[in-house]
Amino acid sequence: MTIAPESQDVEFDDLRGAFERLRELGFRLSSARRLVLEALFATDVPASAEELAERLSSGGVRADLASVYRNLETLERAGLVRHVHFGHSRGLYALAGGREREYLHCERCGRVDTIEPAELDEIRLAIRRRFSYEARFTHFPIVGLCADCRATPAGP
Amino acid sequence: MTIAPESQDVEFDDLRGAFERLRELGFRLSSARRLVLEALFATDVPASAEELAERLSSGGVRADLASVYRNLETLERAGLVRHVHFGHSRGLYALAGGREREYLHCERCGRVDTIEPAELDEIRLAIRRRFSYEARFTHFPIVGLCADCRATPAGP
DNA sequence: GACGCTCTTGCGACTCGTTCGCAGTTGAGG
DNA sequence: CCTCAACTGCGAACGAGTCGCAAGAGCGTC
Repeated sequence: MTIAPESQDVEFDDLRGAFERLRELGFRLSSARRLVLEALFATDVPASAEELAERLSSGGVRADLASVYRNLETLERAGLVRHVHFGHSRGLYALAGGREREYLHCERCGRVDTIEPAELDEIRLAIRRRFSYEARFTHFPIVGLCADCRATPAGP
Repeated sequence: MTIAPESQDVEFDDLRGAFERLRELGFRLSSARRLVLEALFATDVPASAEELAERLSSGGVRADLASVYRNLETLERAGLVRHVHFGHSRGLYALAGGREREYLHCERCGRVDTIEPAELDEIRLAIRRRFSYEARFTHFPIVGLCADCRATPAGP
């Protein structure tokens, strides 16, 4: 994975701002595109391309999966959207910019904790000090065992 | 992703130990299996299933890709092997146990730094304190920008 | 409000990494 | 050295994601 050309951190706080950003970059605001963005603004839970396609169809808009993928790619390049991977699951899409979140994922029970980036600043600082890396847990979560699972001895 | 039944951290420090562990669990030591393990012991760089299959073939052992995958799965279940993902690349396999490493990955330039688990203890502790998670950067690396890339303004 | 350039879409075919089913082979305990 | 479950090669299948193409639709212009 490499960061796409335009995706230097953009700030935007609402749908309107996102639309504007698209315009600035010369992308059109097709109805599919608009609805994908609306769907993402409507929730804090990352969604798969397939789920998004279904939401569009059930909203009355024809939405081919390939087009949804193309739109998500465009939105990522515009810095409005990004995607995460949990375990071996397919990519899940969420908002970027001011609405960006980071994640903790328990590899035993599957639990996902969604975190405000600021809450990770202390850890980010420790990583920067030690390894000179500026870490982001947006594409891959922090993976480990949650408190409950650590308390439990072993088990399948 | 969930941890497979048998994979509670096993310790083993050499090939012989790994073979023994397989035996204990009732797995056979086929020549393909032996060679996959030998190949992994011979390097510190994670390898793809395809690379491993090639190494076997060029070592004179017929090695079907499907079988290599099956063997890698077995070895993972035995706690001898694990796999990592960098960006969107296919899975790369490496030794677990005493030979386990963790990773930092620069999302801009692609650089990978391999880390002794002990070097991450401070960060692990910070994460445990704050979120009660025991983190491991073995399946997903810590992703971010390396020092060089942070110094460089932007650009593809 | 029609025009047209270009971006976007639907569709179907395709790729890639990985998994499965099956019939034949092989390792290792007895 | 026999037996039988564990293992193998092969080919077909899988799911996520991508691509090429011809048709459709934003949006700036007239």
